[in-house]
Amino acid sequence: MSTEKEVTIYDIARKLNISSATVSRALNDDPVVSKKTKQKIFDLAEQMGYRTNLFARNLRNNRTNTIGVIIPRINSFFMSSVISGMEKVANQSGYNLIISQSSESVEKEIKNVKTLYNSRVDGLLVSLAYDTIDTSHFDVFFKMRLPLIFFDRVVEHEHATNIIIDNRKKAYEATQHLIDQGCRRILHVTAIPRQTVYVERLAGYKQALADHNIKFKEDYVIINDLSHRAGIETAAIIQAMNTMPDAVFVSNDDCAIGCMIALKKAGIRIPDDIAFVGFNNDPISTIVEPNLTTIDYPGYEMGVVAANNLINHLHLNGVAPIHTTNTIIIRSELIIRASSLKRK
Amino acid sequence: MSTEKEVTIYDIARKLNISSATVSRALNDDPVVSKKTKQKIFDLAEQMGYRTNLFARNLRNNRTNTIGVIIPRINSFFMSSVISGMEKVANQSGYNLIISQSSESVEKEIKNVKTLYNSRVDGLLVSLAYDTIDTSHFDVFFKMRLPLIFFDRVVEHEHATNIIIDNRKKAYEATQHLIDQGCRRILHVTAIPRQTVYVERLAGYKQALADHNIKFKEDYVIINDLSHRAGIETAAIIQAMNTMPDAVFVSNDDCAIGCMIALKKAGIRIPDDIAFVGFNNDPISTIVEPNLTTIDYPGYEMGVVAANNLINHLHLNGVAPIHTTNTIIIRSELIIRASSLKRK
DNA sequence: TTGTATGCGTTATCAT
DNA sequence: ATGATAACGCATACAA
Repeated sequence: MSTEKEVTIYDIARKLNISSATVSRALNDDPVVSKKTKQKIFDLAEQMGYRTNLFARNLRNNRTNTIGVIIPRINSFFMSSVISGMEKVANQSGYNLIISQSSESVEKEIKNVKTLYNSRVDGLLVSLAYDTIDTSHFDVFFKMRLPLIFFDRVVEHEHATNIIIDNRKKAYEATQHLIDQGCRRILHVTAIPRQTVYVERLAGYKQALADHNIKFKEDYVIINDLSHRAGIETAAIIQAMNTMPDAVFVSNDDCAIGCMIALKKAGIRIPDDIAFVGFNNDPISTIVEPNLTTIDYPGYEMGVVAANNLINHLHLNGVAPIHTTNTIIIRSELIIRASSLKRK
Repeated sequence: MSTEKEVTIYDIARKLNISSATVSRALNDDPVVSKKTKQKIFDLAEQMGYRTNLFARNLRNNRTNTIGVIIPRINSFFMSSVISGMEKVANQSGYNLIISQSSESVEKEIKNVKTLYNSRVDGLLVSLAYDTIDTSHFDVFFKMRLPLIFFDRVVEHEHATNIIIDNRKKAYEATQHLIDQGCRRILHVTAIPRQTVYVERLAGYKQALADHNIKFKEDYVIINDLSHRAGIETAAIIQAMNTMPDAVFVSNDDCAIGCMIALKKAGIRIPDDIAFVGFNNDPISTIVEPNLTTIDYPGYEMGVVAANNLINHLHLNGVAPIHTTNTIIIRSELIIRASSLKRK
């Protein structure tokens, strides 16, 4: 096994006594090159271990075939499923993914945008950080007419496409389901309603209450960071209440389960005393006892759709921006399990 | 917000009436350039919205500042933690990560290697697919003296570094712990012992039995793909046995929990009838009831160590191969929880 | 301390 | 169908 020297189209051209231009054309499968020479070129390239120099090509073409991804954090079941879906699509279409985590901080997100911009990615797939409100750091992309797609944590922007689920409707369904089970004192645990997702879920929750003549109570909305730990803390809050709620609708499974387990330890029966509905359909929702009713949030599919959309756009039109604010809604389902089924 | 035109060092040079060489030097912080001109250049670059063209730079330098990652699949807690750790380190050092999934298939893995090779990554971080035995597809990297680090699913190779935990020792500890609890009929559920990880765990299990004068029984080793579903199937196998085992040591938490839940449904008490130990310390291990005793496998740390190691190597020496087969062992712990604690 | 000139490997334009 | 050549933007050897 000896160390090889990098082979260029010139080396191939020289050996075959043809011009580098012909070699280049052949390697790009240009129909103008004769079958015979093409074959010769392919064979020799293979034999010499040629590989295209993407820098040179990109330098010429001004494209990278690389997609930038910015997400809050990769280590949740939902996010890793999203990435998995994106990776599959990108891979199939000859694109690479550069993934960067904002760690839920705008500052980091701004840095990520700069880095990806300097890497000259062809487009961006973004789920916003927890505390991102102003999105002007993405303007460099719009200026250069580079396509940008937001998914999950999105923001309305005239030049970006949003990929989401119908958070309001699903939150409505979740709440209505609890009402159908006879619950009247329904708590909603969610993140600061700054990101649209949480605003929408809160709205759906309120609407369901209103439609069933249940008065909305401000202190029935608990705001935290939706972590497992926050769930445990929420359990303490619940136990300290004068009248305990008879149901809790949490904006993610992790937090819901932290809360459930803590309440169970305190001897509170679920769903009999308090019913639970979560959000995301994380695998843990089928492990906890009782199994958690939740909204299935198909991450893999969302990743596939987001990547497909961006790549289609890149193929159709390498320079035009995404003009109309396009919103794609992914189907999602309320999955009813034991945690919310009151015995009648 | 108007569309901008790409700025080059020539544009800056022209405006300042200096040469492009000086601009290039200044932007690379070459100490030979005077402070004054440097400042002027920085200011103008900033103002004009200059960004280095990485293709041009890479074309000259023949380096990408990109690290390739090949993993079986991203959507497990362990793997996404690994990626998270790698991403953090890479990001800090100005490297990008290109992540590709082999989906547990050698064919896909071979394709991934080719793609990453063509992308001219500076090095590779790899966890092998389930069915990879022959690793000659990595030879292209060794030939080009590109550093390669295996982690988790590794193989001995004279030019690669391996990053692992002491699987044999940890399996030994897990088994011994079960023996200490009074268990004698201990099942081991694992994957085909083709990858070193599984070979080592099996060896540790056997050694622990031998050291405590428990006869090893071939049919106490159950081979499957370690999925949740496989765990459920294993439960059926266990129930069909003449004498049921009094403990099960499973090579991953997912499978262990699938099995536990199925057995519980059948009325078998855990740990009283059968004790359980898993592997990985996936968050679900603290959700299932009883909580699962398991080996903590610190994915985030493993990702950090792997990426750090590769980047250090790249910085120290961009062309030399990793000569000595270096093995780095990450600390890991047996975490004892209720699933394995027999009441005395 | 700065400038000149060249090459990195590819592709596109214009000829032939 | 093929060839000659310029250009992409940068970094460096050499000169001044």
